[in-house]
Amino acid sequence: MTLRLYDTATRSVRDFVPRVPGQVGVYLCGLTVQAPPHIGHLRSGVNYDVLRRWLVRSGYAVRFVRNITDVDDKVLAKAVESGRPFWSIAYANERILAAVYEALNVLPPTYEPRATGHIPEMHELIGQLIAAGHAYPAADGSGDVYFDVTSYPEYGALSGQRAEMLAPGEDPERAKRDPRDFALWKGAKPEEPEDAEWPSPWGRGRPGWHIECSAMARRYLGAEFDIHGGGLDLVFPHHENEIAQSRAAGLPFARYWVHHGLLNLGEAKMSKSLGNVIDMPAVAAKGVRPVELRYYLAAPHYRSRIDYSDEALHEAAVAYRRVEGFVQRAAERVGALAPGELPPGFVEAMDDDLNTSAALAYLHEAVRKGNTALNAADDAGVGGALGAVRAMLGLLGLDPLDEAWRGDGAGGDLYATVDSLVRLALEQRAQARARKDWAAADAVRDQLKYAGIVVEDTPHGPRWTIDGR
RNA sequence: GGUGGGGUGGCCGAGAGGCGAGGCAACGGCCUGCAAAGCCGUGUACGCGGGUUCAAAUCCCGUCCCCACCUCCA
Repeated sequence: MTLRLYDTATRSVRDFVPRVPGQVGVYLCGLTVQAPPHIGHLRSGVNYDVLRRWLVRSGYAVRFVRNITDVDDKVLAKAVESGRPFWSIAYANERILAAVYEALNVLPPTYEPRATGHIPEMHELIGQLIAAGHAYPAADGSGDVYFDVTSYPEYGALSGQRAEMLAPGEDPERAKRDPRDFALWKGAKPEEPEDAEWPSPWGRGRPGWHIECSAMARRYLGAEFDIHGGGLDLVFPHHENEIAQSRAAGLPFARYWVHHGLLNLGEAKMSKSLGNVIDMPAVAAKGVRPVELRYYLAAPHYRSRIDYSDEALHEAAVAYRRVEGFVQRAAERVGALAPGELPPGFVEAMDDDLNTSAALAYLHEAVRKGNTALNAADDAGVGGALGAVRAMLGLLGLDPLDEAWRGDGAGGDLYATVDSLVRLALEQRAQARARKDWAAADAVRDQLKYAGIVVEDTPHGPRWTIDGR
């Protein structure tokens, strides 16, 4: 059994065959850092983190590149509006993004190139395209350089757009030979910040949106690489244009195109421009931890749409806590055993286009078996289940025992203090129970509950957890 | 209008010709001093109408609704 992935270019699930045996190059379109990320963006990060972990466990050396778009219309508009340099806005948002990814246990990419750091690479590519007759500097002296769509017959193949159907729109850039032509380089405009201009053979200006990805993928992954990923909303025009630029320049480019479904809120996709956004702080305010958000984002198949709801998010949190509860109880019983073997069904599900939903069925089955073993004081059974559960959770980046989640959970360094206080109270309760003074015993438990601490009696004595954790 | 993807039990969510994934909620039971947690059990779900088939949520025809992209967007 080998990994199979849905490839947007062929609209089919294909066996994954790496270009070079044992190695995989992945390019993921990251974010335009015009604002802090919302959970829709985070889905992208989580989905491809799962893909990456699965590739690694499948034995591949993975080179994972995710870019940062730090110069574009919106960032510049914000700069003008706020009077701050565009790069300070981009960088501030980039740092927030990095912090959120870290909180979600999304592994850092092998490299995270910024568009502004790759202007020469873009110039080189644009130069090649012009030389090959696939691009032209605008005749109006604006300094714009456009890709000539008509020079590339394959245009539209990825997205299934028929060239002639594309509406001209009220594009002010009149110097295009064809309305579908897109900007590789944008000549400087007086109303835009001067610090967002770079010299080029075609005059001062800044990159068009699409060229950065072609240039950076080439630089870090080579002329041809394995997987290119991004959101479904990037298929057209962004990815279509990337393909056109790269192929027209003689680069084979990506072999597989992986696109994830979007996250909707209400009737529309969550979007910065629509303002219907749930972000990390909003999730925290709902009492949902990052690890639980990750479970929520990773549980549905990556290509399906998620219609966000508080109920569904909460439900996912509850489901995760059940799994987490087992891991904790099991670890208390038999120690934090290292991750063990993956159940074959889990592997099969993941190999089948990363079917995390189906894979989770095996996780829950193992948890159930483990809980049964726990009830029966069957330590061997507990250990076996714990190993499998940790292995599965680890691949999804959800192992509660993972260092990454430290500080995410109950209390952090206050834990020891709270623990000693709770133990004191539990000692009182134990004494009351010993003399069968149930009222007094329950009063202790109720007061702890009121303070947010849940007490459970187990065959090995009482244990406590913070409510909802 | 063009392109692509959907409508699955109270909710979330896989599956894609036969044997009711899984989770949440609910109900019953076991366990418990009572709980909690856990375990066991309980549901004849597949937008609607036809058809093919021994068999259809899965295939075909028709039909209704939803979403994304076609303009910046994960």
